[in-house]
Amino acid sequence: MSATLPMQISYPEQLPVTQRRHDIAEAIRDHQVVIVAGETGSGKTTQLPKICLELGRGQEGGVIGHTQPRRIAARTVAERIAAELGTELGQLVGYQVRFTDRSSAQTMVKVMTDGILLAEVQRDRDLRRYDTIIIDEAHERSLNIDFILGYVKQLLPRRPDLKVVITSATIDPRRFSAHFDDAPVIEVSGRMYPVEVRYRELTDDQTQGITDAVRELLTAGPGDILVFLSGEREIRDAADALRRLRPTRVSDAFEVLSLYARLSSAEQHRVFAPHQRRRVVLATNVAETSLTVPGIRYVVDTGLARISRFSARTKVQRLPIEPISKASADQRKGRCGRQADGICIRLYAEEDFDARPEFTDPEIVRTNLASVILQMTALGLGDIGRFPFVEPPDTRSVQAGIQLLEEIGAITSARRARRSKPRGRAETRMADGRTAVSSGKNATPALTTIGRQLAQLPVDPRLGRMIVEGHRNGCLREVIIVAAALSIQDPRERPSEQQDAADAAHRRFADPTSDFAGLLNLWGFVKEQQKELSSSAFRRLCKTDFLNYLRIREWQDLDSQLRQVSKQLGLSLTKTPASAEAVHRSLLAGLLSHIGMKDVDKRDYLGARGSRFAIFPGSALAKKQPPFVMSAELVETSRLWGRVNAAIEPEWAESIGAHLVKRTYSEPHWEYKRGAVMAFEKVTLYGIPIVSERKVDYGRIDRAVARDLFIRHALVQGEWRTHHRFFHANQEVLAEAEELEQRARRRGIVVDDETLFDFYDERVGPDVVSTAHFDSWWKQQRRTTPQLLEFSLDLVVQDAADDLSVQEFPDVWRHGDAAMPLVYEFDPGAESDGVTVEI
DNA sequence: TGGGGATTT
Repeated sequence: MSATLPMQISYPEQLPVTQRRHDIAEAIRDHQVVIVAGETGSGKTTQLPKICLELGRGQEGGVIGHTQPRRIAARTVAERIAAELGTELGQLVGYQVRFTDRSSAQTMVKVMTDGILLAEVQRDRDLRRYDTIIIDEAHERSLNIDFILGYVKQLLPRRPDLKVVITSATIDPRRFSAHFDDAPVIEVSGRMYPVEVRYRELTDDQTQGITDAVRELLTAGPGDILVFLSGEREIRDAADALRRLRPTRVSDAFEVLSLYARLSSAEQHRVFAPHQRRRVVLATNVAETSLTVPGIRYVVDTGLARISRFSARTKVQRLPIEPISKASADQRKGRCGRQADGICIRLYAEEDFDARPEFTDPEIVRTNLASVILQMTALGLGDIGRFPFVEPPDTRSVQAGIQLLEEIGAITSARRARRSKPRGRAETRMADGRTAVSSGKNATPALTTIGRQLAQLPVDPRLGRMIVEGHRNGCLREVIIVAAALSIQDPRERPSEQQDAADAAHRRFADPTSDFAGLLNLWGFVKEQQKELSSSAFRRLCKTDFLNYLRIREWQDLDSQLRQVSKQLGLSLTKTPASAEAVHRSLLAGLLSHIGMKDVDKRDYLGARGSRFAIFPGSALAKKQPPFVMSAELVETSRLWGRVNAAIEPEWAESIGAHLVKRTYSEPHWEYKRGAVMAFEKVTLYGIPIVSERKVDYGRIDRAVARDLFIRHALVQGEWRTHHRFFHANQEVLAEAEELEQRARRRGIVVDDETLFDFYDERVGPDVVSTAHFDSWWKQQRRTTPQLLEFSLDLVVQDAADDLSVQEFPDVWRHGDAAMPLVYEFDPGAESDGVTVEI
C-alpha cells in the first residue's frame, strides 16, 4: 500500500497512540473527518502523519498538511517526524513558518503554523495541494484554528477526496465531532503520572497563599515547583516574599526564577538551564502551553489569569484578571507529573473549581474581528453570520469589526454606498459619522481598493492602512518600519535587575513627541551598527544595549516581507527621507479612533466615544503631554492605557477622517465688513473636538438661513455699503415714511420689517447669500427688471395711514416774514415731544 | 500613572 514510500514505517512501542494505530487508520480510511483526542505524551502529534503516510496519503501529488499553533512547535514536530522516518528535514518531511520555508517538491508531510495554511487559502481556495490536513491542538481554539475549522467544513463537499484529522486534548472532543456531522472520535490515553490535587483556599492575600503552598511542597519531597500567576506584578510580589522565606532545613533551600513572555532572553534561558538547587519558577500563562519548564514535580495554581477581551461597546481591548476555566486549571495541573507523581495545590476551594466554566472562551468570541472579516470578505465567503464557525462570534462583535473596517476605508457597506455623494459638496463634507452599518441579514460588505490591498498585507488591518497611506504620502519606507515594529514583540529588553540601565540605553533613541519616531531612530542605529560590526560583535552590542537580537531580526525580516508585498501591490518605496509630518499623517490613517485630547484638569485624555485614557508610563510622551495624541494601542488594565503614542495636529484627522467627522455650526451672523453670513464651525471625530471654533462662510453650509440673514441685515436693515440705486432710493422712501410717523404722532404707519423682508424674499434670487452673490445676480437681473427691488411709498406705509400726507405737517412755520423750521418728534415724556420751533 | 499569550501569500 505504500509502494512509493522509500522507507519502512515503525512506531515507538511505548507511545499510547501506537496501540490504536489500526483503529485510527481504519477511521481515516472510512471517514472524511476523524477526531483524535489524547493528552500530551500520547504521541498523536508525531505518529498521525506516519499513519496517514502508511495509508498512502501524502503521495501522488497530494501533501499531508499538519498545522501547529506555534512556530517553534512546527519546527520541532517536523524535526521529530523526519528523525523517526530517518530522512533529512526539508525532503520528505518539511516545515514552513513565517520567513522560513523548509519544504520541497519531494515533501509529503508539511508541518506549518495554522497561519501559513490560512495564507495559502488566498491563492489555493480548495487547498488542492493537500490530500490530508491534520489540525493539531484544535482545543486551543485560537482565531486561526476556528477559522480553519469553519473553512474546512464548507470545503469538504467540494473536496470529497480530502481527509481531515482534528486532534484535541481529551476535553470536549464531542464539540468537534458535532461540528463535522458526528465524525468518529478516537480517544488515546496520555502518558502521565498521577497528580494529587490539594485545595488550599486563600485565607490571607495571594502572596501569603503562595509562600504557604511552597513551604508545604518543600516538605513533600524533592523536585521543582511551578507557580502560575496572572502577571508580572504578581510575580514580582511573590518573588520578593519567597526570597525572604528562610527555609528551616538546608535541603529546603531554593532559588526563585521568573518566567513571562516579555522577559529578556537571558532570563528566560535560565529556566531551561541545568541546575543543582531546587527551584521555584513563577510563571504567567506562557508556561501553560507555549513553554515547557523541565523537571517540574509540583504546581501551585492561583487560578487566575489575564484574559484578553474585546469590548464591542467601547471598542477597546481589555485585559482583566479572571478566574481560569476548569480546562485551563487542568492544563496547569498537567505541567507536573510528566516524569513522576506530582502534587498540584490550587489556591481556591474545590467548590470554586466545580463552579467554574468548563472551557476558556475561544478567541473568536473575545477578540476584535476586523482582520477575520477582512480576510473572509476577500475570499468571497459572503455573510459572516452564515459561515460555519464552531462557535459563531457575537453579532455586535461582527458589527464592531465591520465598523473598524469602515473607519479605515477597507469596506463600504451597501447603505453607505447608496448614501455617498460627490466629494467637495457641503453635503459630503457634513458626513454624519453614522456608526451602525448593516444588519445581520445583509452583512455583505464590499471591499474597496484599500481593502483589497489590506487583505494582502500580513499585518493587522490598522497597520496595513498606515502602509497604504505611507505610499500616498511618499514615506512608505518609514511607515513599513514602524508598522513592522508594531506587529512584533518589543525588541527592547528591560531585565528586572537592570531596569534603570535599560531605560537609559533606550532613552538615547527616544523622541519626546513621538514613540514612533523613537522606533525609527532605533532602526537607524541598528542598521548602522550592523553595517560596521561583525555579526558576533553586533550580537554583543544588542546585549549591552538591552536589545533582543532575535526580535531585531524578526523586525528586519518583517520589514523585508512588507516591502516585498507592497511592491507586488504597486506601492512604491521612497528613496529620499520623508518628513516626520508625512509619516505621522500616514500612521493616523490607521488610528483615527485612537486619538485623544488632553484634559488638563484630570491629567488624562478624552478619547473616542467618550472614553478616557492615560499615556503609559513607558512612553516618551508620559512626562510632557501634548494637547492631542494618537495611540497605536489602547488596552484597558488597571485603567485604559495608550502605550505607543505621538503628538498630532488635530487638523490632520479632519482630512484623513473626512468620512467620519461630524460638523456642527453655531451663531450664524451677518458680518458687515465681509458682506457675508459667517458662523462658527465645530468639527468632532468620535466626539473629540478636533476644531473648536472656526469661522466659516455659512452660505456654503445652509443656503436658506444665510439668504434669510443676508436679506434681513443687508437689505432690510441696510447694514451694507453699496452703490446700488434701488438701495438708496428705498432708504429715502423709508425715511419719508418715518418722518410721517413723527409728524402725525402715530406709530405703525411704516410697515414692519417682516413686510420688507417678504418683499425682498419674493424677488431676490434663490442663491443670493452674500453681497457678492447679490451683485452678480443683480447684474443680470436688472437688465430685464430694473425696478424689481424699488419700494413705493404705498408699500412702506400701512393701509390705515393712507389718509395722511406729509403736506398736512409743514416743515416751516411762517410768521410774518420769518420762516422758522419745525421739528417733529413723537416721544411722549421727553422734552422734545411734539412740534418744536427752532428760533 | 506599569500589560496574558500566540500568529500571518
